[in-house]
Amino acid sequence: METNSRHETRNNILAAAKKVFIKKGHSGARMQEIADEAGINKALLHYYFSNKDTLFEYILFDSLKAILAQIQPVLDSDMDIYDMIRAFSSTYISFLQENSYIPGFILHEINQDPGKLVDFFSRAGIKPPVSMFRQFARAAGKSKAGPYDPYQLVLNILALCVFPFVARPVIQGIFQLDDKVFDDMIEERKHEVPEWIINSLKNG
Amino acid sequence: METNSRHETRNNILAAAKKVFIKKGHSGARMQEIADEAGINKALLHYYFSNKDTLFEYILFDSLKAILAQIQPVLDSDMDIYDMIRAFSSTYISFLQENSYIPGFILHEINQDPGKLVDFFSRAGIKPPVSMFRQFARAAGKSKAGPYDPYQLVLNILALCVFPFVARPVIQGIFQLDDKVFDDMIEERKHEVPEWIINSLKNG
DNA sequence: GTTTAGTTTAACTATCTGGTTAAATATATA
DNA sequence: TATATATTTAACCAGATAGTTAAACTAAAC
Repeated sequence: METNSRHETRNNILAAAKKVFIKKGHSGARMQEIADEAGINKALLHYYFSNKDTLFEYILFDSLKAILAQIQPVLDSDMDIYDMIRAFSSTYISFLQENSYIPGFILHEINQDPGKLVDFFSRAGIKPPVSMFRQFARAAGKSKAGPYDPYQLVLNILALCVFPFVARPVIQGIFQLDDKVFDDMIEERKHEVPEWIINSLKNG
Repeated sequence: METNSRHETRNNILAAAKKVFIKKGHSGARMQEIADEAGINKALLHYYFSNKDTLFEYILFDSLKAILAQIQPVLDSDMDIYDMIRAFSSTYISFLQENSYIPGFILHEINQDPGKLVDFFSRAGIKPPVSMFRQFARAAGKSKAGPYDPYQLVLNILALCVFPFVARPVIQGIFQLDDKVFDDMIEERKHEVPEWIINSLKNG
């Protein structure tokens, strides 16, 4: 038997829970599997986290925080819109390469229960980054874009960055692409996505 | 008590199962809920479909078939690449408007078990539409596109068409957009998506 | 009106799963 | 060494869930 500090064990559990919840989702995850993944038993797991929902909410909110944290710094900078799009795409895709399952996890769980997103913004003390997007939108409006709804623009950037990760197995299965080829495609997208977006802006 | 033909009841069950599975996913769906939705009882449900997995697979394969069926006719036509992109986007988004939850369902379930996609292509007697995409790819290659990897092109078109549907509640929650505004955005995308793509092709 | 096909009722089984408990055991710290 | 903390063991409970069964019932077809 190995004894660790409360802190270590707690983190150990959180890491295991993150892995299992993100892969299997709330309804697919099993407390026993989380305990196994953490290398402990169910009794100890429940000693640290009294129930599944509490643990789940922690992981979901944590994932949301992580994903929003990636957006903030780019939008806080004073780059022009083109450089902003370039910086965002590259940063975001890099983050997703290290956290491939997070987007699918969040999209699925918020689809199951959109109220959780409201809870997140209220309980976690985080506000919807509306102003942040407004800032982006204003910059987009000032560009040579012509009539390009700024919300559509942001949606397009997100779509091009995120979709390959949520659709990966489907795309690979249909296109018959192996892992390496797909990884290379994603790597390329770090600089291609912003260029596609910028090109589509120019002739709007 | 109402008595119907085997055929009617079977279809009734399939419609109910589709609704429940697509909304809740395999692990979230309950046979009792499907029975309720169909207005019958569990005994009769199991009389028609002996177990959950059989029923689930039917719905999943059916959804995959429906989604692939939307692509085929466009690619079978003899339009040039630009018109093909226009026709595809419009057709596909219209289909998704009527079947909003299908993409999220498929992406989530295939992520859970990519083997199901292999099963689909082999057991359902359907081949991966590789040639179909090759055809599309060849057309893209012949355009003024410059160095635009055809797989990236198809991935981009799919991303711009599908992503708004899988990310809807997240996007609405973050952007604080109400249903009508979001519906209007999607409606616009039927003609905007192809123009964005074509602009990005022309300015390559 | 008898038969047949479709449906319900209601009870039941087995298994899974989240969660609990109390006592035993190991490790670190004082 | 004594004590506090961390962890395991192993049994257990309660509720949910997939799936079964046999008998009763209803409506349509013959």
